[in-house]
Amino acid sequence: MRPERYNVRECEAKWRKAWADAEIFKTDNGDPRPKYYVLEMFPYPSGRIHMGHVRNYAMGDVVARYKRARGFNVLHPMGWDAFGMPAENAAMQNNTHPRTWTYANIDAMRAQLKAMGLSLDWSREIATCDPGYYKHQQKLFLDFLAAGLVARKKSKVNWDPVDQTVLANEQVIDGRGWRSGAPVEQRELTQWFFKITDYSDDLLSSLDRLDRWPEKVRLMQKNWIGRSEGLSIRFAVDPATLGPLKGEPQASELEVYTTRPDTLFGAKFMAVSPDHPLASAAARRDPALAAFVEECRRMGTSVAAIETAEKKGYDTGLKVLHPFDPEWRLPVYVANFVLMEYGTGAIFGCPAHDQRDLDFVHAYGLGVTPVVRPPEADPATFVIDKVAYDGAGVMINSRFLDGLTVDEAKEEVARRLEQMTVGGKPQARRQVNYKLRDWGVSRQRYWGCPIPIVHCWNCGTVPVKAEDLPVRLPEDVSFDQPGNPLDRHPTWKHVACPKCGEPATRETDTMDTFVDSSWYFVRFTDPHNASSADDPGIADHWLAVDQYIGGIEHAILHLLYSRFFTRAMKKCGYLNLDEPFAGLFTQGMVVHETYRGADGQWLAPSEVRVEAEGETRRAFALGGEGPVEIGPTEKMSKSKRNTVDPDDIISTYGADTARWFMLSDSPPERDVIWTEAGVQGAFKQTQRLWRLVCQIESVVGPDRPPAPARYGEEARRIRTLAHAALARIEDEIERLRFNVCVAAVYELANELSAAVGAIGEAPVADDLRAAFAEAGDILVHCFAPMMPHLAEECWETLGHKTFVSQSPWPVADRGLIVSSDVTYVVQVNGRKRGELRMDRDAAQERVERAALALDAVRRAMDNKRARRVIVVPHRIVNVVV
RNA sequence: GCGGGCGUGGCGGAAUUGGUAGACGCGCCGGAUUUAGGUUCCGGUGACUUAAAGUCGUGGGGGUUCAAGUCCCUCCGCCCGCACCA
Repeated sequence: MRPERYNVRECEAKWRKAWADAEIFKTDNGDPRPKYYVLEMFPYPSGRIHMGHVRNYAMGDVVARYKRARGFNVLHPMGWDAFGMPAENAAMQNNTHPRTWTYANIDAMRAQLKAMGLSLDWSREIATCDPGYYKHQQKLFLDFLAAGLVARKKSKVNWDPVDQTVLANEQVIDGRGWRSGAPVEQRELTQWFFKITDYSDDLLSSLDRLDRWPEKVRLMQKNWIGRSEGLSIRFAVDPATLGPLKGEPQASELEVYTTRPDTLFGAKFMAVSPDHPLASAAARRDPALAAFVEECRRMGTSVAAIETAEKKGYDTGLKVLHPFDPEWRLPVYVANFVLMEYGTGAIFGCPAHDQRDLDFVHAYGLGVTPVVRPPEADPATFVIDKVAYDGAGVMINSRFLDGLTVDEAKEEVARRLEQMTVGGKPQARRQVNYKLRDWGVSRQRYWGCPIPIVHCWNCGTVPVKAEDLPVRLPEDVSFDQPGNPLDRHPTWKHVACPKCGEPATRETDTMDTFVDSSWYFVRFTDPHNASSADDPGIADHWLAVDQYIGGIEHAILHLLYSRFFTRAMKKCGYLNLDEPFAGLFTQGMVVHETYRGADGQWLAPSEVRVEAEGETRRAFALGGEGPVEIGPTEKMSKSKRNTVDPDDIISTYGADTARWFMLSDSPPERDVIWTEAGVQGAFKQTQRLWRLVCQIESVVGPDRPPAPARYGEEARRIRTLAHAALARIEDEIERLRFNVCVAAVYELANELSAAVGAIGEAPVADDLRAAFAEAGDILVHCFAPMMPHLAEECWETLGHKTFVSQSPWPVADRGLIVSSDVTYVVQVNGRKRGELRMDRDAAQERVERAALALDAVRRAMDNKRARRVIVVPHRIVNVVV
């Protein structure tokens, strides 16, 4: 018989409606089964979903559907990261309100996601721009404030001149704003900060316990936090060199931070940052220094600027005393390579063992004295010339340190300096430093969560009362001029002080949108409240997220902020855990060829026809003339126009094909290349699977035979194939190796297809029918998490009245897979010469004899004696001659 | 510069974690069905010796081992992250 073609469009719509009507993906918090929380990073509602979303959500859905089948109470929610700049830009361009634009996008994208057939609990959908969401966030802000986790500080901040807002350090990429791409400027502003540095050590040390996170992400976070152990040393300034700075409090001593106190006898100079108070004080009396400081500030922070910048300094004329030699003076420079933000903003320079210091002394002729000799260096010839040595070794030229190792010398210097004093205080103390800075969250934007603070002339900064939350964004705003519409709104910011009742003004900054995404995974656990006050334990019940899936681009930003938030929420009594994401997976990008016409314009894949002639491929513009150049394969982007619209794919081939292809070709952590041929191939496979299931159904017949007591040989073989595939696919889904799952499904389908094809016209015995029925069920289960619509249609065809989406995962009979005989590979001197089928429990001796008796083995042994025979049970025999 | 990853057929990639290299898919070649194209089905497909039987083969070189894509050393190439962090 010839089965009908699987009608993708009708079937997919039918099953999606059936799932929705039966509400089978709705999650009940009270369900007693063990919980499993799968989450994919929620999207920004930009307008349309892209293929990256398809890949991300297809992966998450496989896990959700699989875990559901394995008997877990699965939470798999979706929401919208809905605040942000693009809504304001759209408002400016199209004269729409950001809210209107955002919600229209959400509606469009929700429809697209629904067309993918994802097993989401849509009843828990959230949008971060909903006052019902951000009122909790405002409460969190106030609780963090009360707990001492929020600070208001005046500081130098990264100012994005295009977006006209402040950016966090994490949001400055290569000296440019992460969104606008504009070179970031430094400005001094008063800002709200989350004190993420309170948790520097915890955030770092806990990384070790995140054993289900990619090593790469943990390393990136480790480097970002940037812990270093060192010594803070105070140097006394020689009063004779003070000159006009006499009496300046910041000029009597200079504190530096170093991780290399062992190199103190190699010191040649001191250097302070242009922003250091000492530099400022000296510059007030020295116009030339003031000009130098100004020049340093103008220097760019981009990669190119830093790489090409010369080490420059300005000699202040000040000198400090070497702690171990009262006669030894070190000159104090203001230097362009010293950062005020790290350590104390001042260093001592040891040129022999620090490349920057070496470059610096070469420019200013301050000399080089090596104090660490590498173990392999010849003492007679060892010198430092153009390359500093920063490795381990033995101390030289260092008086009482000579002969010690670097580590011993560090300890010795620390020990001595801790006991010495300068100005009545210990000269040095051990200190741990971090690169991590506090998280500045103030943004001078409208479309964000208002910071619930009132500024009062009498009372200072006053929190809005909890019962007055949320502080809502005003609706009547205009975007006809740059800047923050909240700031120039005629009435919104004028309120009575919550404390004294006098006229006061609201904080007009809104929160960084990364705050919104730092706790949304908590919000999903209970759609009715996010505070533990009403329903304690709900969040703790669901968290941590068992499997989180998203792009590597959030390795630091979102993932670090969320880890901080979880700790802060714990401190405030919301949660009782530290780590929000137990398992993390970062998936690769979707990439596509690029096309460029003769005029240099980018062409979209839909505007190009590609022809292959043997191994050469050529592209032509549709409806145009002239050659089209096929360019490199890159991340899908609007600018290169190499995007493919998921809607087009889904309407042409169906959601299952799109999902299947996204999962099939590449390992999930790697980039996947989108090709038309690949999608067509995936589509072909959906039809093949459908035909196979129809064939199986016709072999089994309408009445399923019960499982017989004994199976014949062929039936046993079929069962073994099915159970082996099932066991394999289980293991691979657990490891998120979806491409291997796909291959395993093909393998099983190929085998079953051959087996079905081998059946003639004669009636089929009951045991074989039973085996095929079982194998058919298993096959459908194996691809159901990936192609759920097709799986439902097949499930129904196989005579089931239930949803496969709700059916328990078949139990793989792993005993069945272990066959009674095994195949040994027989090698002579490590080269394969033959195969040997033996009983599973055959004694080693028998295996050895049988191997040596093989013709091919005897030929290869060439009449020599076997010197040794290695038998690895059930695997291999290696004859060594 | 520092840190990390990767390198397997024409292509995407498998390889029981030291035990048959190339599963599975794409592409290509041949055949069947078809008026034709498409679809579908069957067979082939790492290279070399035109067959048999072999030899070579996982970026290059070296090593450990009965046995190496897998472990070690070294060199080459590509990719990613960080950015003067004292």
